[in-house]
Amino acid sequence: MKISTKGRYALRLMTDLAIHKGDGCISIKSVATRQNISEKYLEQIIKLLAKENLVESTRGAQGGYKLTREPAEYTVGEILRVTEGSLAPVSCLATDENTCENCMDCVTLEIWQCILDAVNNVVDSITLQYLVDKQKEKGNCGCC
Amino acid sequence: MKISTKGRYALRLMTDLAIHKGDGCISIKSVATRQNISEKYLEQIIKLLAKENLVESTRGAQGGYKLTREPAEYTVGEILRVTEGSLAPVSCLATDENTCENCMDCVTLEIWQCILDAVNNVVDSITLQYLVDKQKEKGNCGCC
DNA sequence: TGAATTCCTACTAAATTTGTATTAATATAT
DNA sequence: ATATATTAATACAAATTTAGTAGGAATTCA
Repeated sequence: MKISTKGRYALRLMTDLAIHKGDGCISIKSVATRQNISEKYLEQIIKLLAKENLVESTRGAQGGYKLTREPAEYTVGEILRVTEGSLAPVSCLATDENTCENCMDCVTLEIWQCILDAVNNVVDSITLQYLVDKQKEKGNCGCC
Repeated sequence: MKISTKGRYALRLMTDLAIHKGDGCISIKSVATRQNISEKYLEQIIKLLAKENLVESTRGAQGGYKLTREPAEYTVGEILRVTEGSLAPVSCLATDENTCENCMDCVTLEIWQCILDAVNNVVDSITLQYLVDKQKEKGNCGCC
């Protein structure tokens, strides 16, 4: 039941972009340096976010990335889902074509559905802006 | 954020033991056959449950396992935690010595804590007896 | 043109998951 | 006693996922 580095790094990445959003385009290299995360790995992660239009990119010198919306308009949930995939505890529930047919009558499926709902409920109620605000007063240990 | 086969099999295993609890000792072999799960793998899983006294074992011919309590006295949560380990989404929160010191001031830690609380809240509110009741009317697809 | 940057593809090392295999120990039934 | 059924313990291994690395092509700016 773990969130992988992909999702955790994505949160730090997005928070970093939000904090520096006045500075024009922000290069992955600068984020990697500030956050002490592998540049090449961050490239792969931000590609996922760019594909879903959570960030926009500008190529070439002085290029980089920036948010496409205000920090208050992102939820932690959507950032995690884009990078981690569905937060469902079983793959049956992971697709959008709700519920695999075999499982429709499955006892445990309802447990997994309740877990998924509970998790989504938590992460969808927290905005990126909240992370920014907390980040400014607290910081991030980098380990979680 | 997946529950592995270990936890899912453990739930089916415990439900199977509960359903057959009138029949004395139940061998892993018979559970493996009914549930169509590898016998040797189930052995490893039930060892975890035995170590924590969720089941008791009898060796030798006619031996096997049985529940140490009534099905209503187990929660899905404890079965999952014994087999999966902590349901925490990050390892910082997985140990009992609450919260690694580095993370005490960490922004994201509170998100992970909220997820953990939400998940535990769901799984601790469902008993094994509930699974047994539902199983009898519905069944289990085996895929989740 | 040269430097900085994203974009794309492929590769790889480590960890975890999901089992198998083997053998020993123990208990029961005949 | 012996054969059989079972758990117990340990080691091994294949498959999958995670967490990166590496290299270069395409693009843009100065």
